[in-house]
Amino acid sequence: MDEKKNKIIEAAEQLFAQFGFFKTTMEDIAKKAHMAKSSVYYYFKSKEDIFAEVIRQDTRLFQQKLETAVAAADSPEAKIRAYVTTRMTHLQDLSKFYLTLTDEYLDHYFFVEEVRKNFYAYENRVLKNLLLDGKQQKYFDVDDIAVISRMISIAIKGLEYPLFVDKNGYDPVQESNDMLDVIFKGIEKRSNI
Amino acid sequence: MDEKKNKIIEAAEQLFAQFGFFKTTMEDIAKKAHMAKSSVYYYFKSKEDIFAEVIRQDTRLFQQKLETAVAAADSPEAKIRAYVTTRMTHLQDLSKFYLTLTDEYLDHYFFVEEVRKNFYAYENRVLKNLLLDGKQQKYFDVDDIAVISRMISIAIKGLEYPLFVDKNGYDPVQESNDMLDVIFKGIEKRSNI
DNA sequence: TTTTCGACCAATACCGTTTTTCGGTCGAAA
DNA sequence: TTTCGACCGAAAAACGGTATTGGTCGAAAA
Repeated sequence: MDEKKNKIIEAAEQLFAQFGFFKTTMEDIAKKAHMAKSSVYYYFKSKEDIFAEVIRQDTRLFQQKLETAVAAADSPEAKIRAYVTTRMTHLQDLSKFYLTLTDEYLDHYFFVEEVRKNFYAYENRVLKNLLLDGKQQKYFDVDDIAVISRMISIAIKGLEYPLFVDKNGYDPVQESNDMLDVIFKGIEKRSNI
Repeated sequence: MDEKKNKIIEAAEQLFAQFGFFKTTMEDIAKKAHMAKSSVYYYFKSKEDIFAEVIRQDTRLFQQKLETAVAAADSPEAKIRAYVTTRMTHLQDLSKFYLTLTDEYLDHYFFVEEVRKNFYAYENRVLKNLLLDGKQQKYFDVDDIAVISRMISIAIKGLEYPLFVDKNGYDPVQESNDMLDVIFKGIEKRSNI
């Protein structure tokens, strides 16, 4: 049962990555998983269902990766840096792999929007916690954690942008760290206060 | 000569704003400018040419607006805030006016890309100058002005994003100022250095 | 000489129709 | 419980013919 399901998901994942959601047919998936189309429907109730499962798995792996990276860093600042840089490089890899999907993303397709929202919510939670830790450990000087985490999210979105437009000659880790330098230190002269 | 050209541009601007580039025909433009289509071609060599001129004018006005706003502010910080908030509100207005165009933007059409690049180059120049002023007047503590201005640009791009996606319930001035608070002050605790 | 315009052209958008493809179902068989 | 061929309706692709559209040209106003 689960083995068959995995086989289908694996087949689907590759096809989605290569051709995108719409260009991949159930026939394709079935063939790649070595079974008849109607057999696929025995395991999944719809095409979107398969897609949702693929996304769910990817997201789970992504979040694990993020959590590992964050856990490996020790100071609150290092944790935030780890989070952001890991996130950016992973996204860069994804955009290379899911080449067709990035185009489909542009059009506002059904629950992709929702997946994104969920991820942003997750991201916000993580950032808030990291900021709170940093605040309690007296690393950060922040009043309104909600506002600051939102600002970091927005900055990340700005960092994300070139990944889908410029594409080449962009070093997300370098840029992320530059950005975080600014966010952590600010640019205002302090000595003469 | 120039008067006729302006008449054409004015007509074209309204039509482009209302219907977008592709749904506006040369016939439409000619009719609105009260002349025959071939007469329009006496003044402009192509439809894209007209569009380019419309954009050029809009951009010129936009830049004037920005320069006025910046000039009216007095401290370097206030100037940067004025720049960013003016920029964001103007963009918000634009996205309301050019409703069809925002969709067309998504597809990667010809020189829109170039216009955008030009604007980013302009923006970078302005930001660099403002940062340099601030540095010389000892308001800012920045080593590499190029990097910092780039980071501010990126942050702006993040602020821009909701304008074209979420659209509602978004206060660009508030968000811009929150972002600039972070950029100016940073979030790192300073007292214990 | 400068400006206007009707007539014209080639490329492509559009439109109604037919054909094919696709997501999904069903019942029989293994 | 699992597999599959046959089938369905809806939607997409293919198609061929017509209309529109961006752009040109040469003649006639001005």
